[in-house]
Amino acid sequence: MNSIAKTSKQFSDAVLAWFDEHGRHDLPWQHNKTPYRVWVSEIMLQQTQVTTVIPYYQRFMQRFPDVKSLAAAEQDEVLHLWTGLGYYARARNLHKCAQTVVEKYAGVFPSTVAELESLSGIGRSTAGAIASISMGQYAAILDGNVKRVLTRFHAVEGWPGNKKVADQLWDIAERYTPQQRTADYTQAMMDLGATLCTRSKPGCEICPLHAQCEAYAQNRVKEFPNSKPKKDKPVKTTQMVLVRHDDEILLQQQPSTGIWGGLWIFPQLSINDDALSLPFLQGCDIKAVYELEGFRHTFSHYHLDIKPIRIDIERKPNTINESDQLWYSLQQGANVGLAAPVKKLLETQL
DNA sequence: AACACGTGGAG
DNA sequence: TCTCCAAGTGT
Repeated sequence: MNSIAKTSKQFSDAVLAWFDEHGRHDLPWQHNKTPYRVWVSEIMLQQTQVTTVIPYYQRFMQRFPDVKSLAAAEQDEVLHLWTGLGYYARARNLHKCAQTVVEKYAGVFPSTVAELESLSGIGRSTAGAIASISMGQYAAILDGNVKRVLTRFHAVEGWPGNKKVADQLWDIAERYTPQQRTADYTQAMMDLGATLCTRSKPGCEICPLHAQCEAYAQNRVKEFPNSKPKKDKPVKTTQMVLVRHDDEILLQQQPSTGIWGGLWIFPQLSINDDALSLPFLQGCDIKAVYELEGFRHTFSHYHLDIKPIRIDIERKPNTINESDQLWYSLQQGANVGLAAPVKKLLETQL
């Protein structure tokens, strides 16, 4: 780390002064900053942009205004409200965490970072955000915004996903976090990273830190943070079978772990199987079969080439009544989580 | 430590 | 189209 850095007070004062003038103060979760509301926002915002989160947050808060209502909900309904947001383990952990808070903490979020961090889905940075923003405690965060600001300010080399780099950044983050106005400082760093110290087109000229920013001095701002080592994504294929009976489509629930855990998707076949060999279609009168247009769905770690096929049947097979299967009414919908490509096919192909 | 885990927007 | 990646956590 370079040694030209201001004292930590000078750093935080500059950030806070900028925040008072230019920070965001009207995001939905910036009003009525209770631990519950801040917690939900922080979970939704993990790896997800503000503009994406806002409508989800509004719907979620309307349906679940407090931790007790969330704890009492069916997981299907929680996942329903999460449909399209991705990283569904966040929703499952959120639900589990709510139940823990109700059962173990009488519905009141614990007030130490250590206790917060012990809850499902709350890691070090989210714990710090909840403790500082909603409780006014001294606690540091290290989210993507802070990583971007700090790697640039100190020209920190190495990918921040690397533990050694992250540890170094945590040290810096804790050093710069002030004892006073910690809540504002936390929000200020996120605002600075989100609106000024952005990945592309950073506003260095009007940044309150540029005079001491090492990356700026070296004209290397765009190099930081160093990018993740590149890796080729494998391509997987699947055939999704849209079994239609009148207004209803057959869905199956995914196992609780793994991709789309707990969500409902169409029955799948490996690409070369004979669709008509589906066991639950034995004895059904097949009215029509349509090959639908294939498309690629890309995850963070692999591509999935989806070949949808639609099979209309005369009457429902009576073999289908397992708890992990349901007939989805196109008219009425259902209070369950749907994987994005499933939702897309339901809306466009049926 | 490295990988699993989603999705949609930007360039 | 394709790549990169946006308020991370769990294993």
